[in-house]
Amino acid sequence: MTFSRPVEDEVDRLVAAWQQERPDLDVAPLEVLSRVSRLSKHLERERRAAFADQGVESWEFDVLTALRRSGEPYELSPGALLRATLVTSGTMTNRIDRLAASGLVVRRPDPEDRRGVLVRLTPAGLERVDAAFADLLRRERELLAGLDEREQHVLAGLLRTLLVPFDASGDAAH
Amino acid sequence: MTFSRPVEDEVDRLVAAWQQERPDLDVAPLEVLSRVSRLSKHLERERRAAFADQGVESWEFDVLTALRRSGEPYELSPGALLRATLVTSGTMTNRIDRLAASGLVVRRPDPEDRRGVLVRLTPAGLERVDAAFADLLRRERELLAGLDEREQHVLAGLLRTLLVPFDASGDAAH
DNA sequence: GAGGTTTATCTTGACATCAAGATAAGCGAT
DNA sequence: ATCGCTTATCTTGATGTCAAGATAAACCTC
Repeated sequence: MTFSRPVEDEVDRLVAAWQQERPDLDVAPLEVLSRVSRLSKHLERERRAAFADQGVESWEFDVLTALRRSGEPYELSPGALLRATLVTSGTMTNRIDRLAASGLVVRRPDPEDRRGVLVRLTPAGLERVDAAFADLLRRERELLAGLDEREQHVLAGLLRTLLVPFDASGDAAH
Repeated sequence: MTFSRPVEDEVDRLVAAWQQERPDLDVAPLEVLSRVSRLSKHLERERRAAFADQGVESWEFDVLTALRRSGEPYELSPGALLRATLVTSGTMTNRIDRLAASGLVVRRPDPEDRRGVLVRLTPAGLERVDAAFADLLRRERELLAGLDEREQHVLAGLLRTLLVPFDASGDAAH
């Protein structure tokens, strides 16, 4: 049996409220999915604030890291970038425009496909992203301090199970 | 011990790429937090599409459910609503304006505090939210089908641990 | 090799969100 | 009672995002 839980979060209160109001419904799915959504909102806010201190925008970072981890020559197509960042094509065009304007990436025609374009990190972009990424890892590690290594591994595994159906089927927005 | 993992998600590939490019960094935090962010984006997209079929907007739903689960008389202040939905005050003002325009809520001055306002669900709003909520639960249950009850419980508990620091301190945006 | 389909990117217009500040009322200590 | 601080909501202006469609090239089948 379970003893009294010492700490509650907002979702515990939310679920209790629903049980009061709609005892006919099983709101168990909220225990997981509301927490995912709410945690993500908090993370996004943290990220935004932390990057702002450093003169990087959150959306810039998403694009630059995708290029960075692709390895030399740090070059991807817009299509690959939008799949990596889960945004729509119009958003990606806009992001690339602004990154190019600030000199962090350059665009060039794909020599192998005249429909296509390749986006490449500049040296300035490489420097910017490496600094920001190290900083992000530091801050994220703190957010996870409440879980030991084994717990983090379990958590990652359970989340993967939920994520696989999305990542497997190519249902990304175009 | 763990045997070979049969399926990978995008985050597995992302982590492998980082290990290749930056073997000096420990990117373990991404295993959890990137999955949270990505899963949330997928969920948001699902929600948006599913609600669109039904003539409800995702942001409307957030506000209406907060009112619904507060119980009779389905009335909260804008401040309580923005804490429940994790949006800023400007956003909430805008949302209430639009919900009031479509007759799903009404605004009235708080009789106990002349700075304040109370937002109440109308009968039309109540009907709308009850239908949409039942539908949401159906769809969310499917997304969780890959986990058994015990796994869902473990997952919820681990997420709660990460969420508590955010929900405890009143660091919500104003 | 022509026609139709698919893929890749960009354009457009509407819109929701945020940060910062304005307004106004309550509260608390002297 | 008044001054300053806090709380509650709304306003403003900038901006990032999305959905839908336009454009253009590649591919594939007959």
